[in-house]
Amino acid sequence: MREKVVKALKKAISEDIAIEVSVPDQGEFGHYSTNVAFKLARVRRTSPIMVAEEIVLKVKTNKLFSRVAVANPGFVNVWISEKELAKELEIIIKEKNKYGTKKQTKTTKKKMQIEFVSANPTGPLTLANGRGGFLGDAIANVLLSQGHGVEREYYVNDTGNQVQTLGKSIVANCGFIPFEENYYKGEYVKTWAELHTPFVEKNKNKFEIVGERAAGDFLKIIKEALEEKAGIHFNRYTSEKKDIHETGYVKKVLDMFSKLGKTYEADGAVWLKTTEHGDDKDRVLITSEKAPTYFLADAGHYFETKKRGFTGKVLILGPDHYGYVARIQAAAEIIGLKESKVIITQAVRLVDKGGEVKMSKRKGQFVTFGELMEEVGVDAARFFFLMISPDSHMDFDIGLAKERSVKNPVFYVQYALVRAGSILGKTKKQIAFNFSLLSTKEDLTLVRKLIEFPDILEGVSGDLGIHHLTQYAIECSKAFHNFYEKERVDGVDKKTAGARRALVEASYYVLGNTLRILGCGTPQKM
RNA sequence: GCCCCCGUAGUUCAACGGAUAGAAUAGCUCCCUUCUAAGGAGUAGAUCGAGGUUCGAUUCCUCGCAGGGGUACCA
Repeated sequence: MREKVVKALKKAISEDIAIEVSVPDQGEFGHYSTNVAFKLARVRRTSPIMVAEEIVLKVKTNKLFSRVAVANPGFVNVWISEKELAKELEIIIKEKNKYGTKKQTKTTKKKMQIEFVSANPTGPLTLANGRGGFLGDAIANVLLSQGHGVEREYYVNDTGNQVQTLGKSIVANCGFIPFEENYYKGEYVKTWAELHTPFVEKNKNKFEIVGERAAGDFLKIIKEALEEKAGIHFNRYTSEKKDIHETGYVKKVLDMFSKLGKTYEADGAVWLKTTEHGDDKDRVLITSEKAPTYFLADAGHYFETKKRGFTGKVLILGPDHYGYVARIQAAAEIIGLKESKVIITQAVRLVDKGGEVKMSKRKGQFVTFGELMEEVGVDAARFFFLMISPDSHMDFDIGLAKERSVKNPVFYVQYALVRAGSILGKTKKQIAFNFSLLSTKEDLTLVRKLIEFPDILEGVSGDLGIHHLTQYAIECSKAFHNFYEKERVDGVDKKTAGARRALVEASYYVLGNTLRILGCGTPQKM
C-alpha cells in the first residue's frame, strides 16, 4: 500500500525527490502521511503549507484516496478509500499465508549468506550466542519472504590455537600436565575429560587431536541445542579446516590480495592495506613466524562465499568482536562481495535478584542457552530476544524469566491468533462481504494494521531491524484484541457477521505470517 | 589514551529528523449470561546535563557525566 501512495504522490510533484511516507500513530493524521512539502519548500523557497496545498489539490481526485488534507505546519495526510481497503482485505484472504511475501526478478534477487552463532566448539552456547542465533534465523526468514536466496551458515573454527588450548585444558584436567591460567575451566571440560581419560592418556602429547575430538563432541551439543531446542536449522556447518584451509582458499585469497597490490611486507610479516578501506590500521595476514592469522582465514572464508556465487553476506557477531568489524569489511570490499553487513549484538547481562551474574566461558560460570530454553520455553525466549534492538545492551533477569514467561508478549500475540482461529472455527464463511459495514474505530484500526504488514516486511528486509517486526506483532495483536472485545461475529445479523468474519480471517493470516517469520509457534489452542 | 555501543515511566524495552514520546511489567479502580479474562476499559508515571544545527531534535554535531565492550604478528 505504501508503494501505491508514494506513486500517487509522485504524480503531483515535478521535482525528482525521494518521497517518504509514514504511518502516523494517530488516526486523525490519516492512513499515511508525508513530510515531502517541507523538503520541497526549501528547494522552491516558499512555505511548506503552500507546497502542501498544491500537492493536495493535485492528488485530491485520485481514486486511491478518500480524503487528503494539509496539517500544520505542512504535512500532507491521506486516507485510503474504502474501495481500496476492501480490495486489500480481499488480497489478504486470497493470499493467506503468502500475504506480504514477494517474488524478485533476476536483477533484484539477492543471494545472501547469513553467518551467525559460529560459536567456537569449546563449550556450550551462551545467552549471547542465543541472541545472535534467533536474530540470524529471523533475518533469514525475512529475506526468504522477500524472494531472496538465503544460506544459513555456521562457521566452525575447528582448527588453530583455540583447539590446542582446549586440548591442553583437557589433558591438564586428567592431570598429565599442569593447569595454566588461560585454560578452559568449565564443568563440561571436566566431565568430558573424565569420560575420555584413556583416550586422553594415549594422546597426552597430541593436544590438537584431543582438542579436535572434544570440539567435535561439543559441536554436537551445540547443534542439539540449536536444532532441537531452539528450532534453528543451518544449511551449512562450514569447517574452517576442511572447507577453507584444505581447499586452498587461504592461499587463493592471499594471491588475490597481492595481485591487487593490497599487501606488503614489514617486520617479517605480511600485511593487508585495510586502511585504504576504512580501517584505522593495517592488519597482519601472515605472522613473522610464517603462520596465517585468523583474519587471513576469515578473508579466505569471505572469498569462498563470493566464489560460491553469493551477492552478499550478513555476519552476526557478539560484542567481543567490535574491533574486528572494520577489517572484515575492508576485506569484503577488496574481495568484491558487494553487500556485506556486520551486525554486532550487544551483551546480554544476566541479572538475578538485582545482582549481576558474571558469565565467562573460560571461568565456566554461565547459564547456557539450552538451559534457558528449558526454563522459559523457546517461543518466549525467542520473542523476548527479538523484541530488542541488537544495539541495546539487555538485562535478562533469570529469576523473573520463568515467572514472566506466562506474561511474555509472545503469548499476547499467540492468544490473538488463537482467538481469531476460534472464531473462524465457529462461524461460516460468506461469499462476499460488504466493507462499509466495518465502520467502528476498532474495525478500522485493525484494517490499517493488517494492510501495513507488507510494508513492514519490506522495511525490515532492508534495514534488518527485526525488532520492528516484533513490535508490529504486538501492535497488530492489540488491534485485534480491541476489536474482539468490542465486536462480535457470532450472533449478529448475517451481513455484519460476514464483514467481520472477513476481517477476522485476514487477521488470522497476518498474525500467523508474522509469527512464522519471527520463528515462533502458531498454536491453535492455548 | 584511542575506537564502538548505550543512557527514555519504579523496572525491561520501542520511537526512517516529524505532529499528543509508545508498549510490557509493577501500582490503583472497574469489566466474565454471550466467539478462550493468557483479554478489555480507566488512572498514575519518563527523554542524564549544557550548548549548537533547523520550520521541527529522544534521534544529528560539540563538550561534560554515567555504564558496557574493544583496543595483539591471539582466536
